[in-house]
Amino acid sequence: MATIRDVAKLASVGIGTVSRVLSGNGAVSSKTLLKVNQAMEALNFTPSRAARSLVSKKMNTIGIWGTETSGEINRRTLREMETDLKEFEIHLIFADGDLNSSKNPNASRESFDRLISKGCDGIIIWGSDLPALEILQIENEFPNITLLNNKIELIDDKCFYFDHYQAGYVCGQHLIDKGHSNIACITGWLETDDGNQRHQGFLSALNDNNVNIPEELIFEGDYTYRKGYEGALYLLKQDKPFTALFCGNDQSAMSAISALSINGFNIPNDISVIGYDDMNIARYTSPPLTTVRIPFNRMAVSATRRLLNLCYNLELNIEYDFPIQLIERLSVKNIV
Amino acid sequence: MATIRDVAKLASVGIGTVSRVLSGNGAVSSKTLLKVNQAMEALNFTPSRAARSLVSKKMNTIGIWGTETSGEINRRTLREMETDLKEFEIHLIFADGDLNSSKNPNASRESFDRLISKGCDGIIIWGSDLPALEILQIENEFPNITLLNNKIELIDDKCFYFDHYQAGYVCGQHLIDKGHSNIACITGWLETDDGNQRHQGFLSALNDNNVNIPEELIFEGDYTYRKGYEGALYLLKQDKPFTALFCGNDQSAMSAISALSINGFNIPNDISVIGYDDMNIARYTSPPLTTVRIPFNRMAVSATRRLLNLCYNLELNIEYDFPIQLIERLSVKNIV
DNA sequence: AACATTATTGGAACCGGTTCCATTGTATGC
DNA sequence: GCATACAATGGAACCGGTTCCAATAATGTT
Repeated sequence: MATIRDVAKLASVGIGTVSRVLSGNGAVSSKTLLKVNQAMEALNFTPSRAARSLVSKKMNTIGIWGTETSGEINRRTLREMETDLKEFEIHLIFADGDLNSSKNPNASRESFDRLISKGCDGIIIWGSDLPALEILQIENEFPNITLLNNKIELIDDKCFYFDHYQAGYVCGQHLIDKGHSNIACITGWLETDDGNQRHQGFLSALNDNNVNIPEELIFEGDYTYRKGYEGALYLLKQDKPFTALFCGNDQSAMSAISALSINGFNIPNDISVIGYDDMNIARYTSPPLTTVRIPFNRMAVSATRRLLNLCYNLELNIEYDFPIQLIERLSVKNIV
Repeated sequence: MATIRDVAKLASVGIGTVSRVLSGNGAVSSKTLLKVNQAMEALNFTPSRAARSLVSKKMNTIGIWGTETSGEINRRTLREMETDLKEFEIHLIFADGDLNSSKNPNASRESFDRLISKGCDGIIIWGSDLPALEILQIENEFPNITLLNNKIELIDDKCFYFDHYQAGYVCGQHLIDKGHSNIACITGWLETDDGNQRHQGFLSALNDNNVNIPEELIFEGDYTYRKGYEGALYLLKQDKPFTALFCGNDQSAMSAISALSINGFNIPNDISVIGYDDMNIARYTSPPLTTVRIPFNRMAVSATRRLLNLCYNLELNIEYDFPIQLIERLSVKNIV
């Protein structure tokens, strides 16, 4: 592998000159520029990442921490971030694993440091697994973080999130608009902020419309297929008829639909179902799923770019507003 | 960030000694060892990845090239690889993008080189997008590659793949064993090797049992939900009744089931459906999906470890045999 | 033509590890 | 007690870039 000194020798210039050509700043005469470029071409020269990192103290790598990557939505989002980072020649690595606040709460700050030194210039913290206080502490000592799907007032410019409350409200309102008043619900994962908020928003919509939802028709899920399925079975057993079901995400909506179908209920004639996320498959389920679409990708890219700005003194454009959108398909029936 | 020289000074030893402690090879007296360890602890020392890479000429990073990473199966697999690599402190990056043989066939070798120098010690080539000849050329100049889901005789020890033919055969045989003889099929993506092979295996099973499948009942899909849906509609229009349907993967099976259901067919009473992959949701569809489970994760980990052996002179255990498994659920009905 | 400015250029020093050789200390054999 | 072998140690040189300053060339000014 050719080095900068090889190039300098071949082009009969000093290494400083080659470096200037590489970086593009510093004056270089057009004659010299040509010579150097030819030499680089001839030697098939590529600068060493390691050498650059050593002096710049930048690893050109950012980490992502805290999320499940098994769900389709998150996968799609990750993919988008990866694609976006390619342009900047920044690598994305999964930084979780060591850092497990639930196992050893005191160790998390330390392990965060270790994580950084292991090779990330910055970290995207996805979700709200870490307590806000702890995140603030981290941010104080290590400012190169952004938060995805989490909101902390004091560092709002580093936070990228949706108004899940509003989205939940929209779902509830939609069911009511369609004439439903006996409504059940399989919540998302209530230990996460977003799961909680979409649930609160949903409840508020019912409340604002004087629709009552009995305790028995609220099943606490966790976004998984499994809980969606179990939740539907549970709700059926409560002996409290309902005509509509709000699910915390599409995954649980789909498995809930399966459970209901298997038990002889027709969707949407007997029970309407509304999901949340707009997965790829949502338009191909039977019936096609009414749901709420969330521009996760745009949000994730903004979180990523904000981090790049922080880490590498760039000034990429970012956005903070991510409006959600109700997607009406056929799983909710109008019964007015 | 503390350096090795800081540690050496604090421990009153030479930098060589610290280095010896770090690497663990070279004699160090127990007294010295203790001193050095204490100093490292006190300074919260972590060796610099960049400096190490510079001298070792290893980036401790491997790349993965050539696959879609948006599907659930592939993502699950990637996740598994990342987890496995964590132990060895190796990063996994997505190396595709530049390298696009279809766009610019001549450039692919060159860009492969550039890719390597950009920071991968080795590359996992996933799938069969690149012609075998080209892969052999690459392998010749740059031996640090392994192939995932692709088979090239000459470098069989670097190839990790399933017998998709056999798996397809098992699916076909299963439908026949259950008494079906009017069978339709929505193929996988026939431009890929594995899509093609599972289809051939399926056809052979029918053939070996003297079951005929008319051209009209073979719909060429591409693994997407969309084609599964369209395929089912297409098959229904052919006016050739069938009692069983084999789909190239679970995704298309699921959307095909939706399309069939929406058109009034009950699964499995009217039409049996068998999928391929065993996605997470397969057990929660309605009805739960009979499918073929493929130990993708184990295969991927072996491909990864084989690459580690190549890149870093390790001797990790690897396996080459990955038996597939028929998962019987409720979407195939016995009609004998 | 003499001098002041500014544009180019070369290369030493440095980043933080590893490698390797020279040196010192310690144990063993006779 | 002395030679020999080997364990333990220190540190210069190096990996391949970037930074920065001194040196030189080119250009403008009077």
